[in-house]
Amino acid sequence: MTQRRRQLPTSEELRIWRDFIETTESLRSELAARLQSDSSMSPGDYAVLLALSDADGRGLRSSELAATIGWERSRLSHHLGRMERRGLVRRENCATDSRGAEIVLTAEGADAFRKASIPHLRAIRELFVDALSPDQIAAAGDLAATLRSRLDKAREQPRARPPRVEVNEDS
Amino acid sequence: MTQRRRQLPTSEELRIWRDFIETTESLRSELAARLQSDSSMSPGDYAVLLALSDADGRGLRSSELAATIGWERSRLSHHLGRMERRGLVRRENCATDSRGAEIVLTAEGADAFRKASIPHLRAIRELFVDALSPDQIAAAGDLAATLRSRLDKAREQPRARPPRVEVNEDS
DNA sequence: CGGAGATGATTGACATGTCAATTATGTTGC
DNA sequence: GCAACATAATTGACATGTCAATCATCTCCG
Repeated sequence: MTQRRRQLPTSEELRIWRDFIETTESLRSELAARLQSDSSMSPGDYAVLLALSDADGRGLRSSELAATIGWERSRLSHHLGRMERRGLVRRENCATDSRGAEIVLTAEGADAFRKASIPHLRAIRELFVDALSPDQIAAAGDLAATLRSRLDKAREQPRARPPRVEVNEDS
Repeated sequence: MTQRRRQLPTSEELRIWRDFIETTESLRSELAARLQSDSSMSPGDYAVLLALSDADGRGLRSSELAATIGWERSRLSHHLGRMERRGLVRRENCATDSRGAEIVLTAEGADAFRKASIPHLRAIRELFVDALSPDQIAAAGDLAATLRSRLDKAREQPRARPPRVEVNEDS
């Protein structure tokens, strides 16, 4: 009988997958908890403040900012609303396109980022850099690149038929 | 002058860190989107259904379930509320401890899990297992184990002084 | 027994994320 | 000019996550 190519992971592969994805999730959540308790900000806040700090003075259009940190615009919009309420950023009207918004760091936002940055980088060092050997760091970079390239490929070629899960309005 | 041990990542280490964490995040979110579009469920739903399916018939105490999938109980409680509304699980009173809840799979929940499982495993194969060489898979397992062990160590020894970020009620 | 504290689970308040719809303004071609 | 379409950004509705507080029951020990 014709043997189809195996389509499902072996149990060993699955075990590694679960370890991998759960561990990276724990890592993220530990970093987030530390950022919150050390600096009263979320990883999202940090990402926004970092991008704006790098833009140095000039501020960024909302879409540029979204592209820089890889967020959907609606997510960014909601997040900026919260950050603005806390006084970390300001939205100004864009001179060259009146639809646009120019996002700028407030003095308070710049200060909060400066204070958050060192402890955050130290935590990354403790939980990632120092935990791994140089070879392991290299392996992490290699994995990231490989997985990223597969993800990009998968997104270029959207998958065929969304296997129909029957919404069944009443049929 | 005394030279302290370097405490911050180098820029190369930081680049790898960002690639790594952003890629794992993309991977998670792509899997979540596929699970949603293929099977109308979230990764959380899947985790709960998987644990209950493995428990096979008997159902699980809410805390056992929480421990199995590594969630806080409050998170699980909220999630079970949503799943119960959708008819995927049922909460029954526990015979031996009237404080407790016994979580059981409904027929609908078991069915939904069966239908979701194959496409989900296929996606894991496509985006993770097939993307990587055997060596890379092994490296992923190794990384996960190493990082996990560091995380566990860090949580055993809670960090000293939460570096005080001045809440300043009015002082 | 019976009350103090531990344990199981839920709840409420709120931050964060996604999706689809909306608003406002720009751009293009007739 | 202006209708049709594209683009920038926001909004609303709702799912998900965290934290602290609460409620009910159990356990233990005087």
